Amino acid sequence: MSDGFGTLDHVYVVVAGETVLPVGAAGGGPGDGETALPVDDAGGRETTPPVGGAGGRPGDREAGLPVGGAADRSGGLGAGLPVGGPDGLARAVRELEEAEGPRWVWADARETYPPLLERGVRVARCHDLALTEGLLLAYEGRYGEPRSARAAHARLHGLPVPDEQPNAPGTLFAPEPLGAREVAEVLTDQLRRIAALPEPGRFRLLVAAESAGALVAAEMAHEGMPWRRDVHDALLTEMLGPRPVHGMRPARLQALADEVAAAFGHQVNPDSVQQLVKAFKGAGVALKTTRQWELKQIDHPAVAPLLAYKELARLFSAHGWTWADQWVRGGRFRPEYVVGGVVSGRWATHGGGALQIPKVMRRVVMADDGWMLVVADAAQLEPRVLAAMAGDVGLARAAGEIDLYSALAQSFGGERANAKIAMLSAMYGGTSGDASKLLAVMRQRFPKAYQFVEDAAKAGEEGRLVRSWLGRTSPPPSERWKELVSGPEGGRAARDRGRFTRNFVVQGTAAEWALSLLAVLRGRLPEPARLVFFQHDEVMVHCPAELADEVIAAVAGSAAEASRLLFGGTPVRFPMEAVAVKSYADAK
DNA sequence: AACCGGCGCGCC
DNA sequence: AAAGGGCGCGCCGGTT
Repeated sequence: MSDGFGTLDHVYVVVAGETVLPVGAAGGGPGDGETALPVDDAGGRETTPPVGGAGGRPGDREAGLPVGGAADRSGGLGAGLPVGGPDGLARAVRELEEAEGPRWVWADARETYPPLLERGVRVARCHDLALTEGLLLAYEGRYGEPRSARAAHARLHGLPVPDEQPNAPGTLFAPEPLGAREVAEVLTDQLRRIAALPEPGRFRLLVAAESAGALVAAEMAHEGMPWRRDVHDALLTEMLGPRPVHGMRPARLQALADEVAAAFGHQVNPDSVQQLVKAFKGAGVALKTTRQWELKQIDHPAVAPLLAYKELARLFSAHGWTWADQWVRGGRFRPEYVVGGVVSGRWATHGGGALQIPKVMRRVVMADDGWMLVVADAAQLEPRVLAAMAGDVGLARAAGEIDLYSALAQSFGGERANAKIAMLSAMYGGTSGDASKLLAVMRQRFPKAYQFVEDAAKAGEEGRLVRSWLGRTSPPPSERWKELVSGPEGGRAARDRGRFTRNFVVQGTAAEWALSLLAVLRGRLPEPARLVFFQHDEVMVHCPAELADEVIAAVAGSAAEASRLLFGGTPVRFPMEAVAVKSYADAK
């Protein structure tokens, strides 16, 4: 109950956005009907017991979803509860939520939840059929097949599978919403497929966390991140000059463009790579690209104004006045989050560029009067995740410290920087500079961690799938890759994919930890605190000032709980220090 | 006019 | 010295 994922008592299916259907008591308290999850019984995937072993039954405390309860009863569906439109639905959901706290089952939270939020209704947990179907399809090596509940239902019955886009061009009619029986059938099928997995407990945790993510994403889009347009405008004006009329460059940008032109002695569009390369060539400077680091090596009077131009031009085009007109309303920035939008399980955004807000803009994010922003990010999350997954005792010991890299330094000639390069190279597949030398040290000192990512890389190079700790599965290699890998450039293609799969297992598990943290934290926040931002390993909560301490404590507790949910009794620590600030810029 | 790949750079 | 994972997005410039 208190673990944030909750115990399932009842399942309610929301059908067609306006019917609530009790599917019946699913039964089962925590662990009920759940056998112990054999962590080292990998059943087709290579895993290692969590470091420390004791209590290490990932997912076993999650008690998130029924194994067969709802499924068994779905054949005996009662009549739906017609609730009469969105207002009636909101009323019904609110009442049932308060009375019973069920897990809501719906085809797609993106469609069902926002209308509820608009009517002030929030729910504690759900099972999102589309997200779950996506996870299952990927696990089954069927990545990319349509994952909507309707598509899942069609596959179940051998019917033509509809396109992913319900209103794709050429589609004359939106499909009929799924009925209660259909939704229940898809749920039953998914629960059956999950139960048949080698690690059902882990996957249930993944499904519960992913579904909770869908709730958080909708809530954050509804709430919005505080964004002071007056501060934003002042910042832009300070850096660029006053807002220009449409289609014009701001004064400061134009002045820099003129400086670049003067340095070359003729007009050059500083936004055009081709023109720049040509202009530098005319000045006797050979360039392959116009990237910052390459420009910085060059001694030419155009370089300084060009670099300044590039920095400001990006600010102007990506987060300038036009951007604010589009994305900021009522003092809130409302991006569209895409849960699981990255194959590794990280979130993406669609529009708004919420995950690329320049650091210089953070001062624009300010708490309302009397409120604070609690900002927290997980320190060195990926190496810690690797230590826990691999069960590498030495690395886990270092990961018991607040600064993991400092703790590793003695293994790398006392150099913290070298420890960091070694870890990053292991996780990203780096080869340049000192990487190979440092990796050799890593192989010797932390053999299990080293072997863990090497195995993942090897799987990728051979075209096999890899999975995160909870079972999120990499996409299979493309047909194009298979052709390429047997050709003359095959080695390159294989290594490229090896780097991808090497990173996938770490990034994917880090995303699972962060998602679990988010889900737990969401359930522990005191009213009226609200999650307003989430960026891979960082969260932001907007709350009344007097609740800040409570929120900070909730963050720390949630981080510990997320670690326990994923890795049981691992000695690896996952520090997540939260600070309360008025402005995002004041965090760290 | 619309589309698209390449580039460059913002974030983690 | 300038590489090694994941993204989104705006701009350029060539193609349809």
